[in-house]
Amino acid sequence: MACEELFIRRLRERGLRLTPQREMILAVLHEREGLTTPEEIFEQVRTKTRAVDISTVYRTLDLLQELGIVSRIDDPSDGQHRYELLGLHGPHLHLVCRSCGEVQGLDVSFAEAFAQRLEAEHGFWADLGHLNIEGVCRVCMARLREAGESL
Amino acid sequence: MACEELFIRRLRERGLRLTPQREMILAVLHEREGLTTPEEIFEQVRTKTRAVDISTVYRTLDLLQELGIVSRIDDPSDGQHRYELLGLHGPHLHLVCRSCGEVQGLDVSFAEAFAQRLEAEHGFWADLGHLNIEGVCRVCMARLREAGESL
DNA sequence: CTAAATGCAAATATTTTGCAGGTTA
DNA sequence: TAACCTGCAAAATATTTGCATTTAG
Repeated sequence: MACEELFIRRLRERGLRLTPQREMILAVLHEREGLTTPEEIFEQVRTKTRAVDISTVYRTLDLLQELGIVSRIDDPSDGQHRYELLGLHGPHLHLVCRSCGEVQGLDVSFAEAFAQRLEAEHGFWADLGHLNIEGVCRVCMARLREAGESL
Repeated sequence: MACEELFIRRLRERGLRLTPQREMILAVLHEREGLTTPEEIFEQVRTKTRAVDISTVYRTLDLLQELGIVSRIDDPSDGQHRYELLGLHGPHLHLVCRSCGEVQGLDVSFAEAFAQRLEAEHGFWADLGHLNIEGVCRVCMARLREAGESL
């Protein structure tokens, strides 16, 4: 598990420790593979052991984020915080459908040209790995269009 | 105040009412002109009258959003919800500096080409009026670069 | 052995809700 | 006057913190 080795290395660099709790939380993030809330992670870990507290989940997620192992995405529709492992697919931006809630990942390279214009014209360096774009997905778009036409 | 007239019209269309509380909350949004948290609005209104409750602020902001008069922006760094009057400048996207917290407005037209690519290649309609881009602003970028060089 | 990490419980912050009474159109 | 709106207080949610104890290295 390359991801865990990275985790251990980063921990060691800072004199921090690998605990069973941290291991399990990371494992759950692996299993889920997608966006996961702290609460979901907590419940999942709980199915395996009683020996984890929700506060440890929050503390570990903060840590993982600091170490650049996970990324936090704030869902604008329900206001929930979700975390996602960066290791597997690298950073990517998200297309969040306001209608069905689906989140679609997209490689950052897609927005690279746009980011370059932002930097050139506004001096702003955009962190595309945290970019969340709200809108309406293909499926819902079609559905809405149909509904509109049938009026 | 064109904005208030719009508000009244939209209210009437739905059989809703203009109350002093709603008027004051809208007025505060006007004064501020920028991104404002529910708490800030509440405090501001309180300086004028005792007769407003925080729950009314939340209810009114929800309403104003539904009527398309304000837009909610979720600040990713502090997790706070901020509201902003749409009427004055029309929808725009935001560049949020992770370092200093500054928020810079930008006309949606800047991202139009990008949005078109999203739609053409991924069938996703992006709501640019709610787009929040995290990153580092020009000023902080320069500061960070200097700091990096002086190491 | 000792600094770091955890569980627990309590605190904090934010937002929502039920309801009785007041107000707008 | 009738539906709407409000204040109040309490609840629900989400997250953080202090501290005594445990544990990884």
